Amino acid sequence: MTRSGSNGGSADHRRTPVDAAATSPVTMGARRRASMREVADLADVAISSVSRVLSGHPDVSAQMRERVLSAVHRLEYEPDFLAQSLRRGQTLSVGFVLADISNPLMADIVLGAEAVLRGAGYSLLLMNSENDPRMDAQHVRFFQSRRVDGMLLSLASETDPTTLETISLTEGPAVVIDRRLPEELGASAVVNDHGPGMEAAVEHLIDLGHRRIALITGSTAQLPGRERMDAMRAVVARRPERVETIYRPGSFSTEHGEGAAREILSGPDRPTAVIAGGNQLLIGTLKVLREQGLRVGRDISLVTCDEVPLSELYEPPIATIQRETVGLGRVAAELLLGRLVGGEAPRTEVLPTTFLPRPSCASPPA
Amino acid sequence: MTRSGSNGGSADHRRTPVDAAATSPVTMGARRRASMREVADLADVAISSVSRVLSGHPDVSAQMRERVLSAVHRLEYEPDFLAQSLRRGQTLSVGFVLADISNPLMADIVLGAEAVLRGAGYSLLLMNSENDPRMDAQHVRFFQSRRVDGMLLSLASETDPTTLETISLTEGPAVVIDRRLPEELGASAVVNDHGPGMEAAVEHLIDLGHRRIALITGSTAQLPGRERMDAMRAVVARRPERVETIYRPGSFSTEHGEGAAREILSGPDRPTAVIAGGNQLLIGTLKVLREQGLRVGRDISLVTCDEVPLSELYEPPIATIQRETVGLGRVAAELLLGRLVGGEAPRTEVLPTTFLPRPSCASPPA
DNA sequence: GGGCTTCCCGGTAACGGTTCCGGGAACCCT
DNA sequence: AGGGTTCCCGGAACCGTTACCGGGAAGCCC
Repeated sequence: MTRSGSNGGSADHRRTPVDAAATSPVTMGARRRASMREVADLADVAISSVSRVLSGHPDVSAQMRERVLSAVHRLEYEPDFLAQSLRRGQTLSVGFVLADISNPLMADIVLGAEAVLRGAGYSLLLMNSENDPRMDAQHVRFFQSRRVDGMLLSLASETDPTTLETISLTEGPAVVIDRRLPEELGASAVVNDHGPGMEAAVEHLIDLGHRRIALITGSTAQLPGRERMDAMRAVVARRPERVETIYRPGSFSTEHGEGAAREILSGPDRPTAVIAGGNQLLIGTLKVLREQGLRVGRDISLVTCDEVPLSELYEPPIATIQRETVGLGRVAAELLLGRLVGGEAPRTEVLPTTFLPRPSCASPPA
Repeated sequence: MTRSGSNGGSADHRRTPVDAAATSPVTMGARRRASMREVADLADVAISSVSRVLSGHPDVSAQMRERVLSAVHRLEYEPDFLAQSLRRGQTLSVGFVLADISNPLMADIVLGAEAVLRGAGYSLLLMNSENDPRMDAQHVRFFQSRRVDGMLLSLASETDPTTLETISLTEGPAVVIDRRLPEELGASAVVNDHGPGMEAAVEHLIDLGHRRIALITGSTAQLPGRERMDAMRAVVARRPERVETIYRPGSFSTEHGEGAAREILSGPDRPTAVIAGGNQLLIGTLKVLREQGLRVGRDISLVTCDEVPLSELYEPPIATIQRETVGLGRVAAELLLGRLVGGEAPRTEVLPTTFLPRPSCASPPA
């Protein structure tokens, strides 16, 4: 049998499928993609046979394989991802919703996640929600319509009802990063245990003699903000010393860091130690400290969360509550892959935090 | 006429299309997506009419529109992006190849680009090439097979032949970021004019009395590295003063920054001023400066490229050759959109750099 | 030599849309 | 009344794959 290519009457004529694999010398590189149909015609076999060869189906003779592969090679055929996705019902892509990629913490997470996903043949769709819960929900819905196989979520809010409902309507698996969602949503999670790091930091400050400590942190609609406040409260409650505390939750931004720091530090009896609950908050805090001429590690002690170049290289180096940020992304991706290809059930993975003392913490001035 | 749904014999039976829009109480949210076919059946019209209504085709009566939209609403129908993409031949997605998202410069660029693309309905696929030209090419090919509509490229090497060939074989438009490619490739570009910023910095240092200046910079296979070295050479050549220069091109990494700085600064006659050509290089340089006990702005003058929190908040603040990083990404995205939807021709957009003097630069010690 | 496997292969119906074509009905004009 | 538009709609091809089904040919066994 010899199939003679193209069937006759087409109601739908767009580009004409002439000279398949010929690179026109003018528009270099604009070579039309070959389709499976063309491979089949060239090899003079059925299109289904081509598919079978390419997908490693057992019902293929050695001769058939050789014939098809040679045609594939000659046409430089590459399967169309789109058609495959449509047919197979999976896109091999995952969506990542995050507040702001320019935050180095997030960037590290993305770095880790992307590498793992890439290794498994998945690619990463990225959308910034600019810390707006409505955008969270919007992006989730958008990814859903894009038919991503799964999602990685670093949500602006853990409690926004629209976001939660949107997630519950989601088809594929979702993994939230450093957030906790209601069990019923069936999302996996990778979280840090923020308690130990924060507790060690507060203990350290109290041991140094601090009795008035301020915590500037992000939104309590997110796990880290809540756990950090709780941990500080717990330490203060169990220590025999009488320690005054100032809590300034708000948003995870330099603006809030600056505003809160200014408010805290301009009062009459200011704290002798400040904990900035994030790298953006640290920036705002440092601006105010400089502006007020307060010397870190002498006039005031300072602790920050999440290591960045600034914290290590600042003079003096800034004590930091650390966690493995790249690992966070990596684990998130692994959790997702586990559900995607391993058929695992949703689960929560907990990663540690530790406190790294540095010269920014000293005994309070007398 | 009344089409009675599903046609009889199917050779291909997967999930059975029963109870379209019914949320099962147990598996909440696992509602099957409705297809256009189902909408058409419910509205008792042809599938093509549904398509026409949804795509705003003029050949639609008011009554038809109302009927279809009501069915769409009842089934909560959403068109399948995949099927649309396959049929229309566009995916509304663009691929972004970059060295390393954890570099704040890159993160800012991505931030700017993503926002613009999102506004135009496009989404962003992201891949890190880890500064490996082979990965550049690999990712470009991968995106190509993913059928992205266009690409944003921040390449590890401007000269790698495999990469160039791969790009030349690319179908859609490409925009390179802060790189220059051979004209024939037909890529658009957004670049910084690194000359003015660097020239101003070097002039400033010479004016302050420096006669021995080192430049630690990234790969000369990338535009910024080349232009920065050229600019410094040009200034030194045209100034009457006799200025010695030390050039240490390498890679855009903390390791190179550290290695080069150590090498430069441990010699007998070390330079009195160092220019670090990037934020990663700055980090490496600062480590060495601290390690050798050299005080910035007193024992040695320091200039860096690209503003980061560290440069502004360091004590003393570090003079910086600045550029608008978020804008870089934004312009890149606009250039791409111009070609994607506006049908514009490839072109190159040039953005400025400026020098911001700060106390890290002072007269050399006597 | 007939019946039963086994091995392969071609045909074809999907996946879920878009768009071209043709044609019926209503309207207009002379 | 007949011919030409205009307005809408249904039918069908097609985008590029996948996977099921059926069947021909060859091999095996008794």
